[in-house]
Order: sequence, then C-alpha cells, then structure tokens
Amino acid sequence: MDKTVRTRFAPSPTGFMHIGNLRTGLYAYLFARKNGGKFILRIEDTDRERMVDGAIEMVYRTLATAGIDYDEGPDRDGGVGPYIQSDRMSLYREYAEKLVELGGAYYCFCTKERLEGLQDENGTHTYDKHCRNLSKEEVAARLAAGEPYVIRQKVPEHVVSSYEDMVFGEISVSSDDIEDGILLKSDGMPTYNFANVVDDHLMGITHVIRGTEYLSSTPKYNLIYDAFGWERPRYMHLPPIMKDATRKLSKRFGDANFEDFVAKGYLPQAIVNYIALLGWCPKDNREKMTMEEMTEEFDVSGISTSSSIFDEAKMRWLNGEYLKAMTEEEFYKVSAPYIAASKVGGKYDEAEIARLMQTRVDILSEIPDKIAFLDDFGEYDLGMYVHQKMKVDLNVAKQAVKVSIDAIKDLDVWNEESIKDAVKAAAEAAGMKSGQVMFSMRVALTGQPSTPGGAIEMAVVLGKEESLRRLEFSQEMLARA
RNA sequence: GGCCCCAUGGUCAAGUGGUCAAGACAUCGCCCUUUCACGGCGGUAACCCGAGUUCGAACCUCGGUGGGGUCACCA
Repeated sequence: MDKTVRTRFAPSPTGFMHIGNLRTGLYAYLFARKNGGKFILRIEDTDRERMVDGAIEMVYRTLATAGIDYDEGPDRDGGVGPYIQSDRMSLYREYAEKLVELGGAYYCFCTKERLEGLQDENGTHTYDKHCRNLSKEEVAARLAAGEPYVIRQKVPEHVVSSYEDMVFGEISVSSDDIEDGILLKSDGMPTYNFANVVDDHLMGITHVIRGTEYLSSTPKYNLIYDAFGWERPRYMHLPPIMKDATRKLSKRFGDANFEDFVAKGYLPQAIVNYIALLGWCPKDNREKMTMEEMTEEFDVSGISTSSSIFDEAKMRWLNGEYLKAMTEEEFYKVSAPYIAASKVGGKYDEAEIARLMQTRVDILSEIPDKIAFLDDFGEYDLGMYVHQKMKVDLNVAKQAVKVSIDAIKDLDVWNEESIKDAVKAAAEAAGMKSGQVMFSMRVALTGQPSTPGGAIEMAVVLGKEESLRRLEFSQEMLARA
C-alpha cells in the first residue's frame, strides 16, 4: 500500500555544515534507511549571494566522513534530476504559469514602491491582494506591454489549512493568516518555498524532514500542492538545537560545525552519535550506538517536540567512550598525528605514549598538552615529594631515589615488567614500601605533581638513559636540600 | 504586535491517569591505586504558575507566565 519512502536533505552550499543541519540530514537518512527507502541529496544554491566556493564539495565530504550516504544526488543520478537547484531553473516558470492556469496563482504588477507603503507599525508588510482579480484581458495586455511582474500564490480565503505533523501532531492555520506570497520573482527565479514544493513533488519525496522554522508555513505549501492537484507529502519537523536557553545554535557562533569538531579531535562517529541524541531517544534509552544500531532503533515516536541545548561536555564524554572502546592499535592510529605534532613528537616511544593516553583523554587534541611535560624537565619544587598518604617526606624520597637508581642502572631488559620487578625487589631489600619508592621515583623522573601514568610507565616511556639522567639530577637536588 | 509551537534536576532525557518520577552527562563523596586517569559504589538535584476534570494528575482541559519560530522579489 505504501509507496517507497523517499526523504531528502537539501542544504545550501554556504560553507561549513553546522550541527543542526547535519542532524536534520541524519534523521532524514535514518528514517529512509529504517523504512527501506531512498535518501536523496539536493543542493539548494539559488542564492548566488551566499554561495561559497567549494561548498558543494564540502557537503559531499562532510556527509562521507559522517557516514551518511545518499542514494541519489548531483553525482548519483536517480532519474529525477538535476539535483542541483540552479540547474532546474527553467522548470519553475513552467510550473508557475501552469499554476496560474489552474487558478492557484496570479500575475502581480505591483511596484516595490507600492509594496513598501504596505508596511504596518511592526514593519511587516502583508500584500493587499491588489492584483488578485485583474481581468485576463488586462493581464494579457500588461504582459504584452512588457511590464515587470511576479507570480503570486492565490491563497483561498476563509478556510483552515491543517495537516498532521508526524512529531507535532495537528497543525492548523487559517488561510486568512497566509499571505499571497511570491512564487516567481520578477527576474524569473523561483522563491525558495516554491522551488521546494516543485522539487519535492518532482523528486517524489514522500516525507519532508526539516526544522521547525517551517512548521507554521507548511499549510501554505500544502495549499500549493492542493492547487496543483498533487499529493501532499508527510512532514516531520524537528525542534531546534540551541546554544543556550534563548539562542539557537548558529553558524555565527563559529565552532558549531562538524568540521571544526573533527579538527578538534572528535571522532566523526561520536559527533554523529551525540547529535542523534539531541532531540531523539531510542526506546531502550541506549546512548552509545553505531549508525546501524541507530538505523534499527530510529522511530518518530522518540523525537521530542522541545528544543535542546547542545552540551559539549556530554559529547566529550561520548567521544571518550569511543576512544576507550578502541583497540590499542586503533587508538595509536588516530592519536599518532597528535603525538607527532606535539613538542615531544619523535623523541620517545609513541606507541607507549598512545597507550598511556587512551584512558586519559576525551578528545584527541588534549594529547599535546598532556605529554608536553616529558620535554620539560629541570629544577622543580621539592615540596611535591611530601605526601602524607604515601608516607613520603624528603628523607624518604632521598632514600627512595637512590634505591630506584640502584635498581635500574644495570637492567638489561627495559620494559614494564622488568623495571617493576627490579624496583619492587630493591624497595623490599631496603625495607621500604614499594608505594613509597614508586611515588618518589615518579616525581624524580618527571618533576611533576601529577603525570599520566606512574613511575614504571614513565620510566618505560623515557627510556633507560633518560630515566637515569633524571633520577640522578633529582638525587642532586635532594642532596642540596 | 498577529499567527504557530514548546515547557520534567545545571544539561540531554524516560515517563502517555495510580512510579519512593528512570537513566546518562556534569557536580560532590568514598573505594581501588604508584600521582593523574580508568573502573566500582554512593550522594545532592526536577515535573513553570493557577484553576478545573477525576477517587487520583508530570500526564487530560482552560488561563497565565516564560521561551522559540514565523510574518521578504533570503534560503
């Protein structure tokens, strides 16, 4: 009984893809996949002013790294193209004129000056339908005379236009609150909303998924479908993602776009997973999900009607979960560029560093700062040796550092196990608790109050030679105290 | 301002007439421990307000308040 589901994502190529936009695309994708339908990419580039070079490629790239693949688009013909709006311009005039014949639209010759005089006290102007009832003869004559014109929608009077939104339920608007809007501009170009209706219909879109900014104007679009005698699509409007309680997330805030988060060290799948959760909750309340799992679980009933605030702290956490779930090799692979770019890049065993970082960072870009100390060794505050719980003070530290130097200086095998065994044995022989030695040794090796890893791990990363150099340096400092 | 929509902890949210109102992030405390993390355990913290309907409302109705959206020859 049902036609194949067809959804579309129709971004304007104006630069980076922001999070709210991506989420809309993601939901349209998930809905199509869940229902065995098709997901179509259409580029809405009718606004030449806002066009940005290379932005279409950016859309492709973003979708690809986000793991959202489309069945039809500018580069994947599905037979209902072109899929770039600027290539469809000739269509719109044809359909606008057809709509005039059908009685759903009319020619309007009003000048901009006349229109400006229609503004009310709030600065909003509502067209007064001045040209709505011009006679056919008059229209023909003025057209023949070459007068500039636009084509306006002929909105029926005194009717209520309503539809059943899949997430918001019934939405009703009186046609008297709907203006006779312009469909075809005087330059022959369609307005966005007209192009949208024509394209969606021609492309066989069955479910229109978009932001709530269209919630109350949808009845107006429906009236166009009706006038054409076309079947109306189903609608799914999505609540906005906010920056805070009163401001919508927007491009203007700069860092709310996908590419920036990727550059900041977020994993694409973590970003996608997180934004899927903003405004949608799966039945079982799961949070960490693969694209396949989201597809499986996706359901309109879980989409919320209220806006949500973007919380980077939670996205960081989720990203950390993805990082921790990786194998050591996988993590090494994604972290290597960040280690290489740090000031210690190339100086130490990077696989070892990666291993230390895996449970200690939420996003990859934290790595450089976290390991900078490896390169930063010199005079430090001896006060950090004093540790109540560890039962360490300066005298214990002196002893401990000596013990650790003796323990490792003749070691042939340099790995976690051998060092640990040697130091523990030496501590025991000296009658000290291994914690006392380990703690002191860690400080002596790094000169830092806290480090990502303990004494043994630090020694492994530093290597034997450097470890001994540092321990001896610390021994001298302690001797002077 | 007209019209449309929304309202559960700081944040994301479950909940669809009877719950001690889930869970997650954040936050705080404890445990583990070789510092820091990871991990484990626990705590603080919410139904915007007011009327109804009902034996009984976070859930239904109305009003208020607050917030968002929309009213272009932009998309």
